[in-house]
Amino acid sequence: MADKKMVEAITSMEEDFAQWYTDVVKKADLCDYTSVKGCMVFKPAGYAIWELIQKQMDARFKETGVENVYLPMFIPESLLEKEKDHVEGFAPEVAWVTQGGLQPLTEKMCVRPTSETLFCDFYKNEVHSYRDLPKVYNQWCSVVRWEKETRPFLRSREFLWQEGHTIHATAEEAEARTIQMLDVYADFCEQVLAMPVVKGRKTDKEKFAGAEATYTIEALMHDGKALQSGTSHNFGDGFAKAFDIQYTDKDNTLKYPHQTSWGTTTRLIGAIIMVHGDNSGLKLPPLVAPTQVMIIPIRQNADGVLDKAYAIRSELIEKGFRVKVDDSDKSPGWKFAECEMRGVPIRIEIGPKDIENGTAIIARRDNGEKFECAIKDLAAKVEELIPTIQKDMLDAARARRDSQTFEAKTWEEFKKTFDEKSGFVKAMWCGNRECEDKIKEELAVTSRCMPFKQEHISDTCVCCGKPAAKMVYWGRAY
RNA sequence: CGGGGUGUGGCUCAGGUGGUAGAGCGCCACGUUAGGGACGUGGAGGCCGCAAGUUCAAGUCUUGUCACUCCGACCA
Repeated sequence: MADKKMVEAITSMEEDFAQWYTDVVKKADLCDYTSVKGCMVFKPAGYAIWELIQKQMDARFKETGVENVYLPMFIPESLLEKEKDHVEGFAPEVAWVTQGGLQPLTEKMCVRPTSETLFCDFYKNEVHSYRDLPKVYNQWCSVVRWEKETRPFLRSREFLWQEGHTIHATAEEAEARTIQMLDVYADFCEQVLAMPVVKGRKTDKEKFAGAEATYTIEALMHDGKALQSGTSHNFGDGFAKAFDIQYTDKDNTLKYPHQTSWGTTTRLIGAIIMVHGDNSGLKLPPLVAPTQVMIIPIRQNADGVLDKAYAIRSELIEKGFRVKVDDSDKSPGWKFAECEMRGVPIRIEIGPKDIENGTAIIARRDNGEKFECAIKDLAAKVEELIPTIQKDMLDAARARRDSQTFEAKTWEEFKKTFDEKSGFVKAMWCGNRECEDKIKEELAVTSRCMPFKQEHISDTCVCCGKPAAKMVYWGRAY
């Protein structure tokens, strides 16, 4: 009976992964649709996850010397058009403002799809001497891209993100910063989101509009599809030249500075859902769980039960955990299910019998384990469990990712793997765009990245058979 | 932007051949319950996505439009 109701609530991921995702988003109460297509309400449960991501990522940024700024949301058309590749990449998906109040504007402005051009316009006035460099800025904001197809967290027309924009005296320094921020992202994903990622470089076909090099972290979702989870770009001096940004160096000559940008978005929430979730709902890594421990009183009207629950809550909050007591008048079974759908890492059940025995029940969301614990030891147990769960979730996600990562030496093997399986396929590539195009056309597969950790799978390109240049992670992507 | 599907109380849906709207769940009140989505009684809630058209009459037929959703293309 209970099982039947659960099945009705959340479609199983084996049956229909897309529907499962939508069901989890709804049942975990993360967001809601609005009257504007592709724009969503972040409900408290969803926004709180974003706040935890922001807080912890921002702290990591600042350890590397990043300073936060805020630039306008409007970009005049003339500014957007200054860098040719950039405008070509973004023009098809920008939203335009053509009227101010009752008057038409003399120049239309787009709502930022990304802020490279605004930062360039700003740096032009800010940077004159080698003494002004580097600038290592970041902003937390939202951007707008008029997507045709939208999905909660994965692709919306307005989304929240952070965009770092830095400017340096030398190419070496810019490249070092580009890689440094990619490392920050990868480390954040693994340590905070318990999500393993592959670090690597994008092929020219997949790189950012206007970039010299794009680096990416690629994660694998439960259904074997890849999700680009963060990118870091090295622009070289291309933007500086387009925007005429120059500085006087120590040797008293004018030089073009080198720039980078790097971003992660609320898509990370989608990644958390699809990396960790199961058929009971969301599974949150403790470090980004708005509620880490939910205490569920059993027979809460019985003498002393609620008081005990509140006392445990106080003790755990004192220790620094995010804790709630579900003292609503729902039945315990309902509260258990609700707790699971919302992904709360630890559940504590306490009722009259427990209180009599001086114990409580602890249930782990990540692996379903349920065991008894003395009430006096609860705080210590939770303190031990939070990092354990965090680590176990990363291990489990890594094991699953590895089990969905394959190798292919020949075209037949490559095609067969994608026909029969879903995941990353490591295969060699000659470096030619034609092979990349052919692979995409015939298998609907794209190059995810050329990983930093190169392996030698074979001597020849998996597509054309010519000598191989790089090992590439291939996959179907979100 | 191309192809498919769906729009009827908050949610899931029922409403042959046109005749003025229903159920379950949820919600509210009261009571009984309580260790894996409890139960009883009573109650509130709908210009049937929107706009034209056909008709004495449209949830139902026609056209358009918008939204959601799935599959592609594009993208974080």
